[in-house]
Amino acid sequence: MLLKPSFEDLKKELKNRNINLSYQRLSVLEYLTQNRCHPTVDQIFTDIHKEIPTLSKTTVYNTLRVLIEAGLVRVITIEDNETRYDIEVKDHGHFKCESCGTIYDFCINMDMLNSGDLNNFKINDKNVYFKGVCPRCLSNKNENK
Amino acid sequence: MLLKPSFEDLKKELKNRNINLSYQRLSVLEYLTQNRCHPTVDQIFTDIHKEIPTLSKTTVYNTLRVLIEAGLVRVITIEDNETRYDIEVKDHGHFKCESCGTIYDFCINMDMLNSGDLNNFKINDKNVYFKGVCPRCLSNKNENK
DNA sequence: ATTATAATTGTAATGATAACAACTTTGTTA
DNA sequence: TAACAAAGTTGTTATCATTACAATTATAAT
Repeated sequence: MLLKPSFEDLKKELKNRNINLSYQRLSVLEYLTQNRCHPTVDQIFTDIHKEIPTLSKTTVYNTLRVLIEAGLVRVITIEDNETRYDIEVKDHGHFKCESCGTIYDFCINMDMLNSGDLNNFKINDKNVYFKGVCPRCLSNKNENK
Repeated sequence: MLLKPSFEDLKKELKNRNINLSYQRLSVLEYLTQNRCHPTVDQIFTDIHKEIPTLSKTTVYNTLRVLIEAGLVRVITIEDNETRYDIEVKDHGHFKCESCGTIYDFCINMDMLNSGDLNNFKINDKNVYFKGVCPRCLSNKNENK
């Protein structure tokens, strides 16, 4: 998988896997490549719905499931009540600002995490989630003092 | 916070913070110290309910919120549809077996994760979640071949 | 072109969590 | 110890995200 796969890369990838490139699926896929802000289902649905008024939320859920199974999309569950989705990219961590809610990506070497405890485990997926306050919110707080 | 806080440690900690030690709260707290298997609300409620038939699920939710705010309990959201709770212990990662569902703790040095990308961020909380197959399930699979 | 398969849609069901008001317990003051 | 206030508990109801399902529509294959 490429570091920042383009829409065209992803279309090819789906074709290779014999996944139908329906209008709705392409639309969700394109949305995710252009909005790498870890959107929720609701954000995805609401935005695309403006372009495709007939779009159903169920289709968004179905499409995301297909894309996840194909390994093109990754689920982010930092908070239990807000599932987010991301075009799959190389290993990186997620930082959620508890003040403004923004989710930031950050570089991380996942290999550093290999613990002896997991010697005999088959690891399929690694997630690193941090929480705290982002620089912008930190400086806003200082201004308000 | 201690590595493996005992029930008594935790009681003291609550007293220090002026949190009422009601029968129900102590019961939830004791349950968590004795069941360090990352239980869900439902597991906690069902088990304690056997001892305290009048216990309400709302109380379990309320109690968990209080304990989380006090920093004694940590939320684990590996999967978006199953929130789990854990007595707060020193930095460690969580591995969920996709085959049997068991969640394993593993040692990890969270400091290793410090990325230059987060230099100006205030980090309050670090979570590491892995998924895969545990040794037991791996060997079962081989036997069935 | 026809048929079979797959995808989409809208509605209804499910299930976890939160809101709420009534009731009970606890702690405090006299 | 009695009376009061504050806090905690309870059960019900509401909410919201997600899934199940059946009908319809689109796509692919022969």
